[in-house]
Amino acid sequence: MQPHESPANPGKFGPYRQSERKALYTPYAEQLVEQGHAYYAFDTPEELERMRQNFKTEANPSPTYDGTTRLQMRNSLTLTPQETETLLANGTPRVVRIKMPHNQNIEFADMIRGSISFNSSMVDDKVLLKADGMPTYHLAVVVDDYLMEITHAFRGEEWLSSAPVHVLLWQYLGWQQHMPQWAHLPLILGPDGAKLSKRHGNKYGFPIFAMNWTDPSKSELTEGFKERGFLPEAFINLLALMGWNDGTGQEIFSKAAMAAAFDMSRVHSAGAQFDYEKAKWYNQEWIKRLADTDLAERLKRFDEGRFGHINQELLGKVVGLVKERCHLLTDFWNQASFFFQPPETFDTNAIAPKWTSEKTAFFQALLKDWGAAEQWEPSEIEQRFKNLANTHLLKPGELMLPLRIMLVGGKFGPGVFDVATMVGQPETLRRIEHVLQLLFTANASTEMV
RNA sequence: GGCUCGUUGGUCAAUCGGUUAAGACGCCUCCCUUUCACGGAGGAAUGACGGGUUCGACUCCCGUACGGGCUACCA
Repeated sequence: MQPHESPANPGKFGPYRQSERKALYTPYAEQLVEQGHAYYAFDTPEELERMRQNFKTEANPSPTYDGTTRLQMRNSLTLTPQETETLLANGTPRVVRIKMPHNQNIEFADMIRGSISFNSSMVDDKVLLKADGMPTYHLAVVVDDYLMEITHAFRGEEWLSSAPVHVLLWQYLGWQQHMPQWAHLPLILGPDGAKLSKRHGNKYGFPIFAMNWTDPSKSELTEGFKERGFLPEAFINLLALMGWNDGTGQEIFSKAAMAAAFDMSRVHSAGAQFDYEKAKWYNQEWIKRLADTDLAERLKRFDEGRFGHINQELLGKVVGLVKERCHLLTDFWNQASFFFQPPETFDTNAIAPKWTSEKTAFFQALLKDWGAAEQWEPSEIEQRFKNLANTHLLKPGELMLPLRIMLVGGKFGPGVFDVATMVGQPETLRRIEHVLQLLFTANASTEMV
């Protein structure tokens, strides 16, 4: 997506980094305190932990800092104004918490879910401003959205339960008429039905993040979709189709087509499980759709070491030959390396059991016949191959697989004569000769035993 | 536990009260292909449960069950 404004493309709503906006938030937090909608809390982490332990019961396993407990804590509500002043003046660590009203119905509209309501007594006194002076998400999202004139706030469903805090803040700050429209998007779920997380990626072996990500605390690398070989087009496409569709059954959308077809009213409210198989299918569809030259360029960028030095035109042709059997960009090397270098291994087991001396004779003759060919193109060499098979009283069919193994190394890849043409006459002959030798030595050793 | 959101095949999903309940992924069979794929033709597989409302419910309402999210000085 192209943001209207960003640190890289500044406009009138900057700065954009929360650290650079730090000073902005404090006045609003103080304003809320003055209005009685928030208060200073001086509780230490230990005191908070003690509170959670003390109030913990079977019926209420996780007590919160709220209307039922705030009067028993150390804050500007329980302290005298003088005590509060002193603590503040001394620079005692403190946070600003919102004072959730008692038994008030907080209702708001969600573009996807319709009307949603919460009872304020059920919501805790969230921290607005942390001890280090930085705002929490709850304060920041409201202040930023107001200052940046945001009209629509789309976020994941996991934010739904803190939405009442945000709605109240819009009211308390007096900006109610500027509040954005809310849309809580369905969650992307893992194969087990729980909110998709890094855990799922490790467990099932698929990427979770768009790009490589290194956990700064553990310096542990998590491979991204990009590095795994997904195209941006496919990634955006598959993501958008989780929880939305245009109703026609169309599944492949370019970004522009998606923007034109998108309609909030068609967004689901239920979470969608991520299916890696389907994700790969989307990528394959996009690979098939992209122009060969475009794909060739992307491949060069994707795997500089392997494709970087290959002639652009040659790579384009090869890509056209193999792309429909590739799901990921990483598949291309496996599917096409034999065009650029001799196979490292040859699946001789696929042909050795049925090998005969007649076949040896045929391929030796083929070496001469193809060696003499002046036209090196698919139809020409195929005709020569078949004619030669006939004179050797062999069926072309039993010779095709051996030839394939000789040229590509295994039972896969485009038509053999296309491969031979692309690889070139000298290299083709070299590979035939090489595998003939392999077979010969294998047979010889067998006979020795 | 509380609050809250959700529930059509294994997965993504169409249906906006009346259909033989689409389509896609995956799986299986066959065709094409002298490999693998692509492509084509078929197949198996779905409305959580119980009540209402209605001439008629997958569709509207209620309850139950099940699942998710949140329950931090993280987002």
